[in-house]
Parts: sequence; C-alpha cells; structure tokens
Amino acid sequence: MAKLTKAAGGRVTIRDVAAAAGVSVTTVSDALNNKGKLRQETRDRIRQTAESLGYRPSRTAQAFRHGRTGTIALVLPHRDVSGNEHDMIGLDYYMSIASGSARAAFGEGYGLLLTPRISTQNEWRLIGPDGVVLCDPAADDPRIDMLEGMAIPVVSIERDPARPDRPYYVSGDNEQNMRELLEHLHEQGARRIALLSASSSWAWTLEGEHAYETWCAEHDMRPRVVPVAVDRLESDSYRATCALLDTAEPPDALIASAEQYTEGATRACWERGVRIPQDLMLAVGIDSRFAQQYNPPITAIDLRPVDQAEAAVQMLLKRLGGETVDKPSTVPSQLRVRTSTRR
Amino acid sequence: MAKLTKAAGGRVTIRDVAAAAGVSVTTVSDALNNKGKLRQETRDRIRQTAESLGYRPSRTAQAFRHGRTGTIALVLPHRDVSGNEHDMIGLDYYMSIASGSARAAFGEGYGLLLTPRISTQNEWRLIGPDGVVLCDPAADDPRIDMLEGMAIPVVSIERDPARPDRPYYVSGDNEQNMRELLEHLHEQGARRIALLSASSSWAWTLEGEHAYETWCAEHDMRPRVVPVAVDRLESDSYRATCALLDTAEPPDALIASAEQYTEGATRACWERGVRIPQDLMLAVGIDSRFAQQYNPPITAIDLRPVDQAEAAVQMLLKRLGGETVDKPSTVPSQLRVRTSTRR
DNA sequence: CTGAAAGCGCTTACAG
DNA sequence: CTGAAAGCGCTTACAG
Repeated sequence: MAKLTKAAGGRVTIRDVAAAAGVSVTTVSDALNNKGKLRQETRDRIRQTAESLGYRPSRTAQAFRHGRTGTIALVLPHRDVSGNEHDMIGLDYYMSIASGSARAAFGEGYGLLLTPRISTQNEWRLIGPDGVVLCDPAADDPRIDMLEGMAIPVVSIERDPARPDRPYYVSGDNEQNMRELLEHLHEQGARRIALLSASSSWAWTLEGEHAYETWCAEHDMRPRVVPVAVDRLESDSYRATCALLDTAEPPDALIASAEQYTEGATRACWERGVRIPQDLMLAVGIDSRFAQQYNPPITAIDLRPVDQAEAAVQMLLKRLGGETVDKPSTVPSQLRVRTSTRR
Repeated sequence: MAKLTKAAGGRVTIRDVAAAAGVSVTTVSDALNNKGKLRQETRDRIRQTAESLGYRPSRTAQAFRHGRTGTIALVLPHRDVSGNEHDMIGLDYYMSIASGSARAAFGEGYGLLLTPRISTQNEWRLIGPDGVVLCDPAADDPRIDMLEGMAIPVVSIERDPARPDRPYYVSGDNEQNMRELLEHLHEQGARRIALLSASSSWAWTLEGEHAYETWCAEHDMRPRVVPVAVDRLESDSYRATCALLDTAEPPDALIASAEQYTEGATRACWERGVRIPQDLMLAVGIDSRFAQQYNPPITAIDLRPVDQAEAAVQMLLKRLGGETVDKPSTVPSQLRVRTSTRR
C-alpha cells in the first residue's frame, strides 16, 4: 500500500508522509495535530513515519492557511537624538525585554520581530505580525487603536495611563516600589529625598511621582520633584542633579527614576566631591549593569524585565488563541539594596 | 464587465481587484509586480483600482508561494553570566546593529527576527528565516555550516577568521583602525601603550592584536597585551587594568579593545587617582554612550554599526536574490578623538 | 497583449 | 474511524 514516492524539490511534505504511512493527508494532519478521532496506535505509527522521513510542517504553509504569520512584533520607545531616530534598546531594561520576549515567543513557536519606528497601517501590514508587545505606551497611545483596529491584538508593558479599563498589560507595582524605596531611604536616615522624574506621560512615571508625593505628605516632608527629559542622553539628568546639589539645602537622598539618569547623577556627584552614600544616598528606579557596577554599587529597583516580557507574550498568545483576558498581570519587582544607600 | 463582487472575509484579494478592473488575476499580478508585457496604461489603471479598493497583497500568501518567509534572523553573541544565558544586545554596539538591521530589513520588505540562543536544525526550521545576519562568528563557526547546509544564506558582521575565502561578511578595517589609534597616541606622546584584548577567536580581536604587535615591532616598543574574558561583566577588565597600573613601569596609554572594558578600566583609574589623560591616556576599541559621556570623554573607534548592519542586510538580500557576491564589504570606521587622549 | 488553470503545503468541513 | 476535495491568496508556466 505504501507508495514510496519521494518529494521532488527535496522538501518532505505531508503528502510524502501520507504515502509512506499508507493513509490520507487528512489522517496525517489529524495525527500530528491531535485532531480528529484516530486510534492512538494510528497516531503513533504516523508520527513515527513522519519522524523517520524528517518531516517538518511548513511554517509558511501553516501561516498561510491560518491567516497568521507566526510572529510577534516588539515596539520599544524611541527617542530623537539630534534629529536621528534611535530606539531605546540600548537601555539594559529594554534589552532584557527584547531578549526575554524573543525567548518566550520562540518557546511558543513564534518569532519575535524587532520593529523600526513605523506609523502607518500600510507599514504595519508589511510587517504583518499576529500581535504586538508595546513598551511604555503614552497616554491614549494612538498605536493601540490603530493596531487593535487592524485586528492585531496589543499587550503593553506598563499600562496606557489614559485607559484605566484596558486589562491588556503587564506591569510592576510602581507605587508600591516607590514607597518601599522611600521607606528604605527613610530608615537609613534620609530626610530630604529628591526625585528626578521623567517628564513623560508614561504610567510608571506618573505612578512613581504620585506615590512619592503621597508618601511625602504622609511623612510631612517637602516633595522635591525635578522633571527631566527622557529622550536625551545623560546631560539633562546631570544638570538637574547639579541644580539640586547646589541649592542652599541640598537633598540627602536622591532617586533617579529612569535608568538613563544614573550616569548623569553620578557624574554630578563625582565632580562636586559629593560622596555616596555618606553625603548623598543615591537610588535608581530601574536596575542596570551601570548601577550594579558603579563604585559604590547603586541601589535600584529590579523590574524583572525578563519576567515581564514572558508575561506579556503569554497574555498576547492567550488573546491570539481567543481566550479572554480580563485583568492585567503584575510582575513583582525586587528592590536591590546596595551600598549607595547604606549608612 | 466589472463584476462588483466584494470579498466575504473582509480582506480585499487579488480576485476582487481583477473583478473590479475587469481583467484576470494574472494581469493584476503582472501589473502590480512589473512583470509580463502589459500596456503602461493597463498597468496604471489596475494600480488605480487596487489602490482604490485598498488592496494589499497578502504577505503570507506571497511567502508561501515563494517558499520564503520574508524574515531575516539576527544572531548576536551570547555570554554566560552565572549560568544564565544573556545575549549581548545590551552593548551599544550590538544595539545599533540590531536597530540598524531592523530598519534596513524593513526598508526592503523584510522583518527582522531577534533570535534567542538556538542550536539545532529543528529550532532553526521553526524560526524559518530566509537568511541570517550573524555577528562576530568564532573561528570555524559551526552555525555557518549548519545554516548554509539548510540553504539559509548567512552574512556575518566580521569575518570567520578560519574561513579566509568566504566573502560573505561585512567588517571594519580592524588593522587600519588599530594602527591609526596607535599613531594618534604616539603623536600625543604615549610611549608605553598597553592593550586589553578580548580572549576570543573573533576576527576583530585577532586583527587588532596583530596590528598592535606589528606596530610595536616597527616602533621598537615592547608590546603589552593583557587578555581579558569577553563573557563576564566589568570585573575582569577592572582587575586587568589594576594589574597593569600596579606594575613597576605602568603604561602611559591604554587601549581597551572591547566596549564592555571601558567601565572596568575607568574604575581602576579612578580608584587609584590615575588622571585621564594626564597620567594615562585611555582609548576604547568600540564606541559607546559610556565613552562619549564619561568625564573626560573617551577616545574611541566608531565602527559605524548602523552602516555595517545595512551593508550586511544588503549583501544578504543580494544572495537571496541569486546575485553572486564575490567580495566582502568594508565599512570604514571613524576614530573619534576625545579628551581622554589629548595632552 | 491577456486569461484559464495549476499548484505552493497545509487544514477542515464533509461524505462515507 | 478515514479519505477525497475544496480552498487559503498568490505567482507562473502555458495557451491563445
């Protein structure tokens, strides 16, 4: 019964397997995908045959058939540096998000596409992802509407601050993190804690600021929030830190919220001979190699980006599979206390 | 003649365009792809119709038809940090390679896949890229054979040092860069120039070392090469620099070849009160934000990673298109002289 | 110069 | 329990 036909073009197709196993392609497909009502024995035999022929289902054929591409696109924030567009993958946080997403996606049989800055529907159709992981959406981020309107589900890392009811996001508990950090600094004796905060509409920024202000009010402390641009390099955080240090009553502790502020803040201290932690305790809102390796090592909040990425991919796949997702996923962060805040 | 049938599933297909334009699907396909021998007028009219219907060819259908996926995979070096696999995208250099590749690929209608560490043919078949951009292959890198054996063309950024005849790579002119840097340091008065070199079989490392040794011989200078691991964080470069600085006759200039050595080298200097550039001129083999932003800013070689990525993607597409590529592509690097080496 | 038809490799109603 | 057939949206010989 088994016709021993070999595929011409080198590729082993489902037809070859069917021929070799002496069954129809339907049966092979069912056997391999656990569909239909075949005897376990038949399934096993067909799997054997497929295996021995080295059969691999064509991903493109499957994608075509299902109207899916088998890819997930990752969208990172961008910044303008002197007219040039850069994405921010250079930050340790986003790099962990990227490689974590790639790994998680691959584990589920998806490829992770890195997207350049694109904006139009046509461009998105060219990319053609089945779903999108969007990092740090702005308030009322138009990309969410555009993509969902194209039937491309979006899961964001951090929520869109202007869409309180949208459950499709993964985030850390930003308010809790800020409070925990403030408590720690307070315990260590800090009484004038300043905050370098990103001037953006990103959720973690807003939430962090809010927690900071609430906490200050509760502890009868004057809040000192200095807004710093997120889209430049370190010079802004450097200048902001200088300004703080040069006031009549400089802070005794400083929280630099964004990863990219770490360098500017440390430089300002270094130039002034401000010792860390003796003269100023320094903590960062997002952990990085720089924070770990600085001398002294800098206390930071580890947002667990790899876990966030994994959670985001999982949520996206749920949505792709038609399952309902009714609540966001929170990835617990971890405060890494280091020398920079220990007195 | 024009049947006004609309697609059922919402998608506008080539059939709809054909119907609306009153021609066959063949004609539509030819018109849109500049094939066949249609009157320009016909072409234009069909394009109009397609446009007005909002027709977008299905990427998956095209991919399926052509046996291509429309994706290029990017493979970055990996490192082990305490048993955890990380890719090295966190380095500014690789981050620029990644975003440059994504942009270049997209510009050509391809998606860029970020690949987690994968090793088997099966895993590669799952990813299913049409081609691969491989960064910093090791000597006789087995991934090249595996992929080319699967008919997946590979273009590397930097060459495989053990395959002198393989033309499929893009690189900077590493020997030239090293010589130029040495000349510069020499001009500035350096007479004892040490080199922190990556202990790897990567081409740029070997070439840099070779140029360094040749140059030293030519200038009657004792070479001082200190091998440093590439797969750790900054501690090794820190220790290596310490050892150099603590010798009886410490160097008056130091070249830290890898991007990730910058931090360790500067820390060692800082701790010892070694002033840059007064006591030690410091230069880095690969430019980074850190080098640009350090105080003082650090002289570095800008390998132009975005251009390298673009060249690699172009070369890969040439190969995919069946064109022959008979020689490697050299992207000229740029020495960025900064305060750290100016006396 | 243009069209009808085959086929890429799958999956999925549907018929038996 | 299994198979024959249609069809996903394209492209491409091939026929006229």
